[in-house]
Amino acid sequence: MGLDSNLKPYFQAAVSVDNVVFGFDENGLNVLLIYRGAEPFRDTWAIPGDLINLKDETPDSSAVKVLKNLTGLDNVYMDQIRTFGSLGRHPYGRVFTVAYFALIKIQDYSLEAASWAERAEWFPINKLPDLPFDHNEILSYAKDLLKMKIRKQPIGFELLPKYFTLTELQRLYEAILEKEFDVRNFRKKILSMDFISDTGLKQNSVTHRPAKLYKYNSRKYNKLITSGFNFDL
Amino acid sequence: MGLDSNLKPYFQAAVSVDNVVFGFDENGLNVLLIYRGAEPFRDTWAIPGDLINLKDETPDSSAVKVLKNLTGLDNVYMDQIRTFGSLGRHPYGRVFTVAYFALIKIQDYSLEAASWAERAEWFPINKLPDLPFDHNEILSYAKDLLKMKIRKQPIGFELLPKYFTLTELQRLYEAILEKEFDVRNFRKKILSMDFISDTGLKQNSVTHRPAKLYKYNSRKYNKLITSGFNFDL
DNA sequence: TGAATTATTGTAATATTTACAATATACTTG
DNA sequence: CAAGTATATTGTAAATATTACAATAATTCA
Repeated sequence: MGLDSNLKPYFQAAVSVDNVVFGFDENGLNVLLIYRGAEPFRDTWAIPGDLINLKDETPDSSAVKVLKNLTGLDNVYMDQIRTFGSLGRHPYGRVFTVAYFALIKIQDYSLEAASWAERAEWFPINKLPDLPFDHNEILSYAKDLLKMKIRKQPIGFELLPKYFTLTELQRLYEAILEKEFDVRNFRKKILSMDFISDTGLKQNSVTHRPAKLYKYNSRKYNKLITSGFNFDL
Repeated sequence: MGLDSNLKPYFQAAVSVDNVVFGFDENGLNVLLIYRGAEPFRDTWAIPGDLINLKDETPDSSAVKVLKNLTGLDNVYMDQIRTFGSLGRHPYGRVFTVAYFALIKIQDYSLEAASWAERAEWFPINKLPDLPFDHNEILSYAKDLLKMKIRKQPIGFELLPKYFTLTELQRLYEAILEKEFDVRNFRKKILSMDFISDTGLKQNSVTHRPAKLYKYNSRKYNKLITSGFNFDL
């Protein structure tokens, strides 16, 4: 490869993925962090990620793999955030990282499912520790993107159980958007969009009036957008 | 660096930037392409880009440099689109590319300013040649992002001369969003947002009633968004 | 001066958003 | 089993925003 010899200096970078995993429970929005067992930044909490294997991995496939290893979950909503590549961001050399965010149903996740020996824990979004590398910055972008997307696309449902109550849905929006909605107006708006359906079921084992359970109807949503509908909240 | 020896296979990637440069004139929306003078894909039209120099460049700085070399322009609105890194996308090896888009005032751009020996030309958005690498895909993402952003942020002005008419602004929105607006409603909406101001000037050397010239008032816009205003069109 | 060309403006009907509080349904406790 | 506790559910009127629609104004040109 004589042709390439003057290109050598360019082919010395590593590329990683970092995956900001969001989950939602009764305490609000959470982020999944790992406790690093290896250098650099051993023994600190960080956003889960990995170097991309150049032989056979793409950023997308690598991000999927990181999540699978961490949670055992597959088929999860995931989206690229952006790429970070400042000069000093990694102590071992030039490592560019492609950041992703994932939305998982926290109820589906079991800590035991993690095949890695790594410790992973949920942190409430407002009680995150200081993070290594440029992970604080990545997280900040992730939050912004989530805020933006949840108003435009029906991705809130990815964070809720299959069957959920309208109150849960409202709490989710409130937690992410950091603002409160009027109960009546919120319900009116959501129901008028007509892509969540009443399952006929109700909560049980609650100590008060049980709420109706709804589910997201992606078929109806897709029908709506193909006919020029634009979700907005 | 014994520590690093098992990391070697990871540090073999190159990272490039590709910059989708948009310009707007009386014919509509245009994209700036270069005619490649070097391999790979010599003698084809492509999105301008470059490999990132790992010694001292970041994706952002490299994207700025590409634009500067190409147009002589500085201080241009630019935004990261996303990163593309499929396995076969570059014939020389694993090259990840961070795609950007830039919005320039086409009137400020002179072909002569380009310091490169490269031929550059504007192509109407709907008459683009087939592009090498994964540039068709990048362009498609760029268009989508532009469509999305222009409805949410006052970036349309980046594509117009400092002083512009409301008709020009409307044509710009129509070209990008590929739909037509009612003249009266468009003006009402734009003017109600109150961040473009009448300069008191008028077009001259037109062969019909001259239009008023307006300019974008970023001070007013910034005052609005800090007080919770949300641009939308 | 009239023809041609583009710029500018208003109003009524409809749809959406907002603000606001009373009633319903379950469980728990005495 | 009645009263208390807790959350779920629902409607309406006012304000605001969106839509649909066409006549008049200002300039140049012949």
